[in-house]
Amino acid sequence: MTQSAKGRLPDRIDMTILDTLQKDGRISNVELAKKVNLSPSPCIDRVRKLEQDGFIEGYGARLNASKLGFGTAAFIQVTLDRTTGAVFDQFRDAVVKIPQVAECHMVAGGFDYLLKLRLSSMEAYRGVLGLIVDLPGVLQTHTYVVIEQVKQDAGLPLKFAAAPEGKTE
Amino acid sequence: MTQSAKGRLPDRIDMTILDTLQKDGRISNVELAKKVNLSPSPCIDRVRKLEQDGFIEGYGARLNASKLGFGTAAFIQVTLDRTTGAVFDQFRDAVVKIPQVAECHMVAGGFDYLLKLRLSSMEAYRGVLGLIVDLPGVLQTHTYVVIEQVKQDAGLPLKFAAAPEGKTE
DNA sequence: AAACTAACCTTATATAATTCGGTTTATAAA
DNA sequence: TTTATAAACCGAATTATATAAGGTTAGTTT
Repeated sequence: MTQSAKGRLPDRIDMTILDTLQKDGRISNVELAKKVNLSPSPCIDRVRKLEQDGFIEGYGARLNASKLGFGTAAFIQVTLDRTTGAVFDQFRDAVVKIPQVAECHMVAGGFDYLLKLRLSSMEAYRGVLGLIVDLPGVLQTHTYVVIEQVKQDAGLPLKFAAAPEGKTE
Repeated sequence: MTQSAKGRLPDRIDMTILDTLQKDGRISNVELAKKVNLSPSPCIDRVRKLEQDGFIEGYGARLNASKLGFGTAAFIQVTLDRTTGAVFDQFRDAVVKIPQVAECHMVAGGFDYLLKLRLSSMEAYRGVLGLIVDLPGVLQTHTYVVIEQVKQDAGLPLKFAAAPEGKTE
């Protein structure tokens, strides 16, 4: 078996579909089909296949954070005390449960985890920071408050995609 | 004028709609209406209003970055030389044009900008870093490569939303 | 209490999604 | 090169959904 078990790799048309849906997830199948020069039937077949093969994980509305009371964002660097390996698991299990933690990344190069928080205010920040400091294994933290969102949540630059396994066109 | 010019504030039903669409942006209006105990007509009226009032900015497919050749992520801290105020503008204008820069935040507390990159490989990282170092005003950078995505792109925790201006229920 | 407004429901119409059978095109084997 | 096979595609029919219009209720204001 030289290739992934289910389905073939996305071709150029699939890439256009993905890029289009990434930007407008509620485009009608009829419109999408026009855009990729297909009739509706094979177009929706491709979309379903992309969903089933896991290239599309879901669809979501992009909400305006500021207008909904989440105008404040902050990044928190977290360093753990590595007494045991289980510390990492405990920290991860606990941190993902905090709703205000929008992202959590384990990183290399200076500290252990980088968290992105979405908050309503600095008061809310103070509350959440209290939670994080008390999480298992946390040694120290450093916060960077976001002053201005210059660019956010840009989609995947599919034009620059490396072919996942073999020929993509 | 004590309140925002157009439209009223989202009530509890609107919040449920927003939270639902955030998680499933392609839910049919019929299903959505059932979920919030409305008939389809007032439900879609509310959705349209939320769109027009800017609470919903758009819809998009969530793509699997790894399967599409963007398995590598990295954060880059950027410090500028503040010779002039225009340096900030120049840097911002230039950095937003780099497709691999998924996010760019101006932050307080140690450095100036925090960038999030989505990349296909470390080779790609090397190329993009070269671009960033050469951007106008860049004094120094520090990179943190993401080892593991513990939590990513969690939606807004609307249950914890502060009422934007007044009564939200 | 009456008038007004806003939100809602029901029904009818238009549009889109989905399914199915058949055709073309590409791929592989003989 | 020819033939067999599979994949992708198209068009038409069906089903479901979105959209629009008219009327009703509930809440507010005067």
